[in-house]
Amino acid sequence: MNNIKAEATTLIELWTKSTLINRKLDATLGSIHGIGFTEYMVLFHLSDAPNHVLRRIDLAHLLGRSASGITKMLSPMEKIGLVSKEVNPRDARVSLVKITANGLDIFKQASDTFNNTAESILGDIKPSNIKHLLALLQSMNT
Amino acid sequence: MNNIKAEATTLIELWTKSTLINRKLDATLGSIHGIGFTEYMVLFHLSDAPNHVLRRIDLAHLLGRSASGITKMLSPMEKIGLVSKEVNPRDARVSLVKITANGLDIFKQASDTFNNTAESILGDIKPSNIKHLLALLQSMNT
DNA sequence: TACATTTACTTTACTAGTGCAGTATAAGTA
DNA sequence: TACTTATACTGCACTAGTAAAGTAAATGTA
Repeated sequence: MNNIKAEATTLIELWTKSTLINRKLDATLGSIHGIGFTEYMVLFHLSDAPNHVLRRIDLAHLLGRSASGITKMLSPMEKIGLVSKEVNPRDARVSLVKITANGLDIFKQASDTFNNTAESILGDIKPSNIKHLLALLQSMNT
Repeated sequence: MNNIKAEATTLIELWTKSTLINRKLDATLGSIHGIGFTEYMVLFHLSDAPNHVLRRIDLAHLLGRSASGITKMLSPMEKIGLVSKEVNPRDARVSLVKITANGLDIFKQASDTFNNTAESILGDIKPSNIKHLLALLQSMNT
């Protein structure tokens, strides 16, 4: 026996499942739509943002990534035309990211795949418990 | 509005929280005990295994990592004496990993830190809901 | 027994991420 | 206004992981 408490055990299970889910989603989205899960999340946040635009630093916070990670990640996404770079006339330090029409299209297609995969992962859990799970996750202090 | 369903939304929240928890645990365990969260998980599984020994491939499955990832990861852990390499007399293909007395010691100390961090993350959730959360995570099809 | 297949592991070349240093701009203050 | 400090971003050197190819041993089967 070890002295790991219930809270820590739950975090370990969260980490383990998250690792496996990440691999599955990366493989699925990658083979069908040519984007990884992190790239999908970029499109998700941009499609959700007002005017489809975000500052790079805000994107970093939403994704839990560093500023330099965002720079690196967006560069190929700009090249293949999923997102575009915009300037902020009020603040020349800021470089805005906007999802393109093509990016929005890819996002919508990938969302179907994503919904199906999510269904296959959580399909055994009834809707009321899915909602409860979401609420519990949201109430974590991270 | 996007057309992301409740299951997919829950998976997104799971991924987001998991990313943030990972960063927090990496920083905390790293600064205090000099090990990352993945290394902590290696010690966790080894300390839990019969005789404190696991095959590298089983460790890979437990961690959701590739075989080559395990090879790379264990090499520095062997150098600093957290784990040791053992042979399997019954099967010469296999290279067993054993946690050392020192590794076990570091693991126990790190577990205190881990328990505290877990408490700070999940402290607002009552014990019965922590159990429910664990059960819901375990019932995912990954 | 012979040989094809499977399994366990390592090595290599690659991708995705980090922290830190550097640059440029903005904001606060004497 | 002048100057310090904070913010947004990029480039660089590094770490952690992957997949694919290669090696060696074990297993299945004709």
